[in-house]
Amino acid sequence: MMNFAVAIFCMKISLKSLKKKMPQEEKLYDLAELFKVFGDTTRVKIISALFEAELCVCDIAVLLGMSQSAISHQLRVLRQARLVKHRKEGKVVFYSLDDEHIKTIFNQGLEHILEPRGFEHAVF
Amino acid sequence: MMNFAVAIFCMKISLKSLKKKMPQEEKLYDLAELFKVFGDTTRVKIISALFEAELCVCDIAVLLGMSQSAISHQLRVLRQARLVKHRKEGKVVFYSLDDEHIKTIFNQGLEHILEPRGFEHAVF
DNA sequence: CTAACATGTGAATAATTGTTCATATGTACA
DNA sequence: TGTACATATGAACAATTATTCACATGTTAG
Repeated sequence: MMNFAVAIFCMKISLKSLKKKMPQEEKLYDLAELFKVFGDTTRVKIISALFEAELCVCDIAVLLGMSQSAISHQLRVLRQARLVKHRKEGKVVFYSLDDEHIKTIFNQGLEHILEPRGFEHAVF
Repeated sequence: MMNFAVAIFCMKISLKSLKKKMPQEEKLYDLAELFKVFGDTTRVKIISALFEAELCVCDIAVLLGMSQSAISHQLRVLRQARLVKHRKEGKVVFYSLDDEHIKTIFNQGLEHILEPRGFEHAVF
């Protein structure tokens, strides 16, 4: 009975210290917000296209076979998350990737999905 | 007039070759699905906790102050995306991170949000 | 100035996603 | 075998998010 109580006590302590080690709540929230931006097929396609070249809105729209409006809305999301930067040339706005983290995140993600599955994940 | 037509012709060609360079549509879809999994505060918190230690469902629930059911649902999502693996010990199920990509993705994401903002992003 | 074009954006709708509640499954132990 | 506990899951509801449509803004060329 005493051991049980002690165990509970210790668990509480260790969960508390674990919580301290974790990044602040706010940072984790921002991190989720960042990944949410990566978590949409249209935006992933845009990012993937910008890996290869700087592109204007209308080219991206043609490339993905989507409306200019839809692309523009998504580019705003990407801009706000600082995943892309833009450069205006006359009436045309060119977009490109903002920094190296994006490439790393994207490539690590690709590696993860291309990784062969272990037995514990097999469906049979 | 001719130059214009040639320019259009070239643009079509280059967009076409750009499309060829991009990963297959299906891979980009899977990639977005993967990032979607990272794109939720609860799941990010779970991942962050598992960075530090292997944990059982009830510990995670206590740690995050959420219901066992909510955590279990989210762990299933993480399992299906192969972000976590699990190990059963009696009636307790312990979860831990599955591979290194996850740590890299998580850390690159953190670096991105902690990065100081350039002028072009200033609000002013 | 006006017409034509590229892009941005608010509002509405459609689609997706997270949490809760109730309950099921499976294990341990008396 | 029955009770207690840990975890999983289906269905419903609530919340969030993407796309479309209509229109606004801003730029270039005539």
